[in-house]
Amino acid sequence: MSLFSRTPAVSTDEKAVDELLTRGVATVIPRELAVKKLRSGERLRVYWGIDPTGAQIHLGHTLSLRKLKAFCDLGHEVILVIGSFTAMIGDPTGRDAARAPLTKEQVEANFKDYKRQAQKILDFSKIEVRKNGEWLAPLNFSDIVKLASNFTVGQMLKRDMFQRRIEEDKPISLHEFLYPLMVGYDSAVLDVDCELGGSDQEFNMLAGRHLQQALGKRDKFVLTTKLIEGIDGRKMSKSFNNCIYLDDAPSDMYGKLMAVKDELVETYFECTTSVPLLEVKEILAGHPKEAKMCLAREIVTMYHSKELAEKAEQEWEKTFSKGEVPEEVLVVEKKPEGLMVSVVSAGVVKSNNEFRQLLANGAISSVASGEKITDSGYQAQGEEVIRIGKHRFIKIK
RNA sequence: GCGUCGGUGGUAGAGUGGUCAAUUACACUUGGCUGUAAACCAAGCGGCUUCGGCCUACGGAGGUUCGAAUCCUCCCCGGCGCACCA
Repeated sequence: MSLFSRTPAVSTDEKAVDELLTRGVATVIPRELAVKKLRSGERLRVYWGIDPTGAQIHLGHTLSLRKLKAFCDLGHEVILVIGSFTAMIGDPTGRDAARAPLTKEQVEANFKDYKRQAQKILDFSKIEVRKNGEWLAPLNFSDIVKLASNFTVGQMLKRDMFQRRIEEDKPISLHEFLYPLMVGYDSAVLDVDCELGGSDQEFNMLAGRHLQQALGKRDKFVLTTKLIEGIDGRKMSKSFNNCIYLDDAPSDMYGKLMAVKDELVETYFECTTSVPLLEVKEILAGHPKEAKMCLAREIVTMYHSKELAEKAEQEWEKTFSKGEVPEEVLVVEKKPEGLMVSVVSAGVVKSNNEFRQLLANGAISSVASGEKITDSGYQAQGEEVIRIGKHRFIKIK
């Protein structure tokens, strides 16, 4: 690296490039183009788009984020595009429910929150942030017609998601065809060398590649990251409650990671950590529980700290392995009507009925005496720690 | 526009006048087992309850009936077919 050089040096290290194009990667289209560009020493423009929907970042999202960081680290130019305009349509990713349009303020607030979370991975001072409303909003109808003329209905319908919806007799709104068009236009305007996304975005990104070629721009390559499963092995989804969020408290994060299915531990190591793959092999050769603890420690350290990871591990062993009371316990105000009212009004248990069922199941007990509580009118004795189920502890005060 | 089929609990999807707070599966909660789990077995899974029941729910609004998720009318939403297409 020259001291006088203004542009940062770009690394073309073979190993680094190889890892960039393989680890946690689903596909690279076309691969030869990617290798050629990355080995050329030129500083590439890399595009990454997000929807400012205010979602919490989970481990599945970190694949692209970490990949983006890797491009950054090699010295490439990374552009993050906020789909401020696209948010009005919503990506037709399966659900039939149309997404409610977001206001400018919501987009801003959501991005701020996104940035707060993503900062744990990406250094925002090193990347460029743009909003696609910049170039999409000024388009008029005839511009859009011209753009649309680059695609055929057949091409659009090829998208597997549309195929599925047709087979299931589910509606497809016309505007959903416009989404790949808009996303594609983003990359054409920015004239990028590479676009990154989850493999669910492959269609949209290829539409961008097609459009870029049609408009006489650069020949870009598309890199899709793997889709990792949730901790239970099913598709990561909020409704399955099987996601690990960057915002999760260390103890939650650790606990969730320990609940990851054994078969997924290797994938998690590969896709969500930087532990060298050779080392991963060694770790996996040991006891599955130890391997998982290692994974949990690694990830909690990444998003919190080494100290907090160790603490979370100790807490976890205490409450789960040994069944002891954790250090920090939720405090619930004592009500004269009894334990049931205290617990339900604090939202710990949803309803009186649910509380009664828990009683009937023998899930509620007093920690001090170890006795099960069976009376629905039970009142705590002074300041008492109560256990609900396996790992919910509350202190009645 | 016409015709036709459909809209049921967190989801899928039964039920087509009383035996329906609604079969079943998945999800979820809890108990058992275990390496935390998973798998497996068992119980629960609208709200309130003095545990007898009571109340609110099957797209929405009315109606028929002693009685409606179920029948009728209108409305809203969707699928499919047909028609229209300067």
